[in-house]
Amino acid sequence: MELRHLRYFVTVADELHFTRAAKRLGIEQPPLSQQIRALETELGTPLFRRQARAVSLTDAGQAFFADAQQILASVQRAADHARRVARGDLGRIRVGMINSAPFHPYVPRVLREFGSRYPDVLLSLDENSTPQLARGVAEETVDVAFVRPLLGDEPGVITEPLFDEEVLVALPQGHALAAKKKLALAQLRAEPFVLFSRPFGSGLYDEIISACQRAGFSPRVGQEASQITSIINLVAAGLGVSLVPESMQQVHSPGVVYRPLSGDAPKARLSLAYRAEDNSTTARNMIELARALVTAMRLGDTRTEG
Amino acid sequence: MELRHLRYFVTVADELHFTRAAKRLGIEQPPLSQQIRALETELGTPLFRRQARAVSLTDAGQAFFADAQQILASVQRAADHARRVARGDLGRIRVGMINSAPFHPYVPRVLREFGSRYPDVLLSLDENSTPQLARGVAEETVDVAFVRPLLGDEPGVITEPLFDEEVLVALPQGHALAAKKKLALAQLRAEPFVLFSRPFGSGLYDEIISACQRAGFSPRVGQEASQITSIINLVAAGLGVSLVPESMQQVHSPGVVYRPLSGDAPKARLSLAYRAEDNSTTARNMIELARALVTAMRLGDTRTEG
DNA sequence: TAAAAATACTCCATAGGTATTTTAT
DNA sequence: ATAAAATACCTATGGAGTATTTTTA
Repeated sequence: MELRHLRYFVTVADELHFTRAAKRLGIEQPPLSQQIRALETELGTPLFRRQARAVSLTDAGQAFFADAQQILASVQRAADHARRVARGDLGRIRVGMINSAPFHPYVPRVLREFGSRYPDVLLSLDENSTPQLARGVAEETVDVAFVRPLLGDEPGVITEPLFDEEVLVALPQGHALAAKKKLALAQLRAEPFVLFSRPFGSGLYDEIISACQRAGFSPRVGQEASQITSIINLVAAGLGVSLVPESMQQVHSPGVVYRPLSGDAPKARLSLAYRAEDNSTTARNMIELARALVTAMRLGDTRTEG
Repeated sequence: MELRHLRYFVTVADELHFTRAAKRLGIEQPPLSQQIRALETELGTPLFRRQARAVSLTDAGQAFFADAQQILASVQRAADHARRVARGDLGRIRVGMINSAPFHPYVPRVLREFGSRYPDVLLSLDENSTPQLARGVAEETVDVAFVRPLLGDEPGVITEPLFDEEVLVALPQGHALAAKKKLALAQLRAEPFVLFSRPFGSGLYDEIISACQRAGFSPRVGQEASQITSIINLVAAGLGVSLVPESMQQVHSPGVVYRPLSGDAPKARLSLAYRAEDNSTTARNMIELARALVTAMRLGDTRTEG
């Protein structure tokens, strides 16, 4: 059986007239009769009752008519469906992000914009550490991810810089250094640092260590945490100071104050990670939108496009 | 698009290997590649990602895979469905019966037997008068009907006798004639009759009138009713006597007694009405079963087959 | 007798086969 | 070097066209 048989059958069942049905199908009557007969032979039962001047459906024909219409409609829907998925209008995207990403105004905006442009794309979020996310992108469990710098690259994963954020010193409220408007890195020489635990922080961790070394000291690591929000909580508890991306200022914890750094300060780079190849249209759309919004926000555009 | 494309696509998607899929399909690899390519062209999007040693589904391919499998399964089901309807294993039958039919043990037995032989056939019942049922059969709103004799036939409708029932006199309890064991029709000469109203009773009505006339009198019609059960209720109320099929003895109304007739008594014939042509398998099965059970019951067989 | 489907045949489009090339590992 | 898909080209099945016959209302 082929869809041709169903198309022909449905048309004849609709017209109840072979000659008219053939005309509607753009073929001649004899081949139409042949195809219908072939279908009836395959099913092992007549679908039509042929009288000289009246064609009617048998019971089997009536049952098959209903089903055949459904099937033809499903074929249309399936083709449509595939095309929409191919266009990126329909589907799924798995977005990864590090814990600090949602505090940068850019990231929520990208997601919001994507959601409004592609309302039928299911967006699932995975909040995780940069190395985990890079691994996820490589293994195709994540499509695109907003990450901090990664030490040693994951094969097949491209990391594209989006923003270089200033780094601020996070101090416990009431700390002696909090009196200053601006701090030099060297002034933190004696302070215990609250930093990412090594397997989680990776790039940003090293950035801070080496900036301190350029400032002439090795930071004393007092506490470790795997998430930026935990780091801020530890600072608020007075267990040390930290260097955090400036977007973290949005976290107005009562026990923490933020101060800018003067001189040779490290940068907190926010990047987009994605596979070098085999990206779905959905992923490509997200990458394209992410790039477009970086440009837009550098130009100070804060409109939400639709 | 043809089902061939879907079959080929699903096989390749299943194997993720063109050569093996071609083997499974019983064709060679190049025509398979061609057909898949034709499908991709029609959909306007690649369904597979071809790498030298790895074939994988694109997102659109994945979406289409799920749909294509569904469609192929529906085609199978539709074919099956049509075949079952053609065999009479599945479908619907509309059975008509006159009001007195359910009291004849034969009719419920036919229905019970049919239900157990064809559990997937929906049986809908229409209780109505013989002329209405004959009309229904002709107009294809009823498939088969258990009827009493019909005056003047309905074109295209065959009426096939099943049983000739004895007719009993129904008398109000305490009526003078109720004292006798057996009655001659002539003894009812003076009694008011409760009969079918003319448009409903048709054949049986005439049968009674003419039997009375053979017995030398014209019955005096006192009351009329359109249903046999109403007639019995009117007799019970003392409004007259009536002649009813013997199977009505099953209605043990406290106010009614039944007495057999001696001599030239009318018969109450129970017949099966059906269309001369264009019967569904379901209807043919019912007719066949009805005939078989007439024979079985004449032989005194009371087993329930099935 | 006339409308409509079936039959008989012819033709050609295209599904499928064969041989070979390309490609990426 | 090799496995596997793509390309090129050929073959032949069967879908579609044309002419005619059959059927029945």
